[in-house]
Amino acid sequence: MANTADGCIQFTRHAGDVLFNFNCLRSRNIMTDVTVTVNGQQFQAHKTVLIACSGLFYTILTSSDKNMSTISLDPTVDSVGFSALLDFMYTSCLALNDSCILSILTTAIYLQMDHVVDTCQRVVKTRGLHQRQPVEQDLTPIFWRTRDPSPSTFSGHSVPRSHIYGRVPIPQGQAAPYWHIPDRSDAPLRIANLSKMRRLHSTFDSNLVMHPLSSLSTVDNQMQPPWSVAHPKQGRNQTRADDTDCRKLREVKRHEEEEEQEDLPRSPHRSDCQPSSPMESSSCSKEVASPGTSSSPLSPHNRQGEPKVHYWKKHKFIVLNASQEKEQQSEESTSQTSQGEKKEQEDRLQQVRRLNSISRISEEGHQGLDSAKLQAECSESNCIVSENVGNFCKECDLPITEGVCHQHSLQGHGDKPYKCDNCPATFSCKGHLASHKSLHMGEKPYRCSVCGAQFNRPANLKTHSRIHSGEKPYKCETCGARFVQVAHLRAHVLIHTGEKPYPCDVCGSRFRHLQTLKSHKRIHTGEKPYQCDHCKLPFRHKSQLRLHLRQKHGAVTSGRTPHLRPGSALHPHAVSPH
DNA sequence: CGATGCCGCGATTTCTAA
DNA sequence: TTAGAAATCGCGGCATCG
Repeated sequence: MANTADGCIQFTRHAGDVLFNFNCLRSRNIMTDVTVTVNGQQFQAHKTVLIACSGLFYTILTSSDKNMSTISLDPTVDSVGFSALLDFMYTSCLALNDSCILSILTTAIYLQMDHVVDTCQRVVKTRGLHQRQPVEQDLTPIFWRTRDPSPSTFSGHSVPRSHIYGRVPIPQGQAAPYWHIPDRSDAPLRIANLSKMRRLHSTFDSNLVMHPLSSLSTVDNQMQPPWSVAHPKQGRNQTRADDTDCRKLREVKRHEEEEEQEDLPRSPHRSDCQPSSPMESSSCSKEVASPGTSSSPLSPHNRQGEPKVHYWKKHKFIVLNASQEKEQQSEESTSQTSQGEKKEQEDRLQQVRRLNSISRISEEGHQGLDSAKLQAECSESNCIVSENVGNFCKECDLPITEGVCHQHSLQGHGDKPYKCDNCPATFSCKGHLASHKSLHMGEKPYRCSVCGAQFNRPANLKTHSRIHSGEKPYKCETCGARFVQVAHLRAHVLIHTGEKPYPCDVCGSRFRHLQTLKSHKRIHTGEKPYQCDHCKLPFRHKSQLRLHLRQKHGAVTSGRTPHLRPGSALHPHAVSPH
């Protein structure tokens, strides 16, 4: 989840899940409410999905009979292209191989899926396909409808309504087509105009009148939408609306010219119901990779320049599972990125794969390995394994949980011949025993030359020294946060993955940190182990006690270096992230 | 000796009930 | 609106293992 600037909670996986479920419903033909006939082939679909993805379907389905259950597209539309685009609508994935890309492109133009058109056009241009295979169809997305006398029996209802949509002639009485494209040689222009028109459309209030043959022509006579949205006050406010439209159009056009001159990224405006294209998705990834950019959601300053960082860690942009990794790879295949961007993506993928591996290991450790595998692994380390689940260890009385390796290196189990004289601990090698002995002796021979802190292990001193040197070798590729220890990075990554590996066995609540789970469990046990020495008030959490001591008794904080979270105004990230 | 897992601290944020 | 409770998460350190 992520908190947006307006306080809404955004469930980052929700959109994908919904789409996935829609596709499942489609594949099982559940709740599909329209049959699209393309070149004799029939496709079952959901009207809502079609409307959300295609300008043509939007127009057809919002301006026609609600009970319409069959749509027949122009016979020249390629069913292969349509099939690919229909799959895209339900999966966000579009396979653009050379053999079908032009078919997809022409069909996308026909269906008014301009974001797909943009992407296809870029790919076509890159691959030089336009030189070998010129677009052969007249792509004019004009349609008109006729009554199909054949009754529909969809869903058991006799719905005698079906329409055929084609490109044919101008509606009766219409002097010129709503959308006129002179000839096929200007297909790129058509595509560009389609995008412009889309953006123009999305710029306007949804109930504004779009007059393709009047006011629009004052700005650009090719920016003419193939539909008209009725305004409830059309009659009375026509002139005023036209003036407003013209002004807005001029502003939009000027803005576009400025964009073109400055070679800035295009306005993000899209049709109000169309999804982002894969190209857009990748651009999102680019933002992730560059959290310092002003446009990045991870930037400590939002677009309004608010000084307060809005809990940036909750913005999640990577999902560490195979399917999304595959999807990202798919996006890579369709996106034309610079070498630097590709390198960043590869690095990101590499980290995703590495962390996936870590996640799997962690998951197996907590949720249960294959029993035989666990048995084999644990037989070497003399662990008690899953066949004892539900029992308690005879040595330590601790419960044995499924899949959890119950080790007793310090309890004297197993084949560990080196035993500490002062405690029950045993070790598999002499060196470990020596190390162990130096710790119970309290020896800390390794001293920090900066602060004087002493350690029993050189490795621990080395880790400690990073505090002074500022070295943070472990970087989160998602948000750029850096950490001194890799374990900290692993814990941090859970924020982005959404994983909460520690479930409460009482209420089922899940937590990202074991310590949080432990604290939480005190709610169920009623335990309040922390007591104020002054007023004897009990507290469940130590933080509560500390806060209480500070607020009520004027206690000062410990000498420990305060940890300032990135959301804090005092945190350096609040000024300059990472 | 490096890698790793675990523990606990503590500042901060978020939630929730009064 | 406010105060208390609960949760979050960066961080430092310890200990085990190969």
